[in-house]
Amino acid sequence: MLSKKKTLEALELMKEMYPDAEGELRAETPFQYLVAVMLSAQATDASVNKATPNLFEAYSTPHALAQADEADIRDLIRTIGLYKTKAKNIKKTAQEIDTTYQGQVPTTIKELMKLPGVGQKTANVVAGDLFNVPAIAVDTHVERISKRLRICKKSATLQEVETELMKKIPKEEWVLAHHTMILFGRYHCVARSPKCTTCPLIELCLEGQQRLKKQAN
DNA sequence: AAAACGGGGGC
DNA sequence: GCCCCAGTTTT
Repeated sequence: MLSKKKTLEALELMKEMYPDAEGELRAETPFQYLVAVMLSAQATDASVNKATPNLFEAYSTPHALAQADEADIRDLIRTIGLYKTKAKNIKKTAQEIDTTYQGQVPTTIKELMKLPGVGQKTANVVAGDLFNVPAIAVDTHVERISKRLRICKKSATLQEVETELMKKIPKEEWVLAHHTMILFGRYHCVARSPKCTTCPLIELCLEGQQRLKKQAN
């Protein structure tokens, strides 16, 4: 597996490629950011950004969304995958935040995960981005990159990937590392045809070297 | 551990 | 057309 030192080297190279890594979801309030992240499950950020302005224009606060008709919410997010489940979940979550949390998005991963439709990944991203809670959300990009670089073993479970990353990256850098890896995975180390020939990390990447060797044959 | 949910986008 | 996408929930 890739050593701690080389993991940090790899991360530095990624940061040089994406120096201003941030989430790409648009939102004006913590609540809207939570909803945007919930909607982004198995959907592209672009498709979410297309729907959320209309949604938030109609229902901008937890209280407003909590009162909304579920069918109306559905219509506003119909262009996003899994829209039926998501409509139900964001309404329920809005109700819970409106009543149980006085309209404020809860600030801990544990509380966030109690909300319907919020799992570990959404909770980690939201807590990290909104409340500076040290967290690494292991989404599909982070998992793929961690395995290609052998930061963890290829057979690692999501939990094992997270543990390995937390072990090798200083806590203060978890949130930024997450965003940096997302962008690197989204635009360069893509799932199907990773751009290994132009990759600054090739010297550190076992799988990339194997891919190039295979290509040469 | 695997299936179900699910429309949109890249190739 | 097929595969993947800032996953969660149920089986």
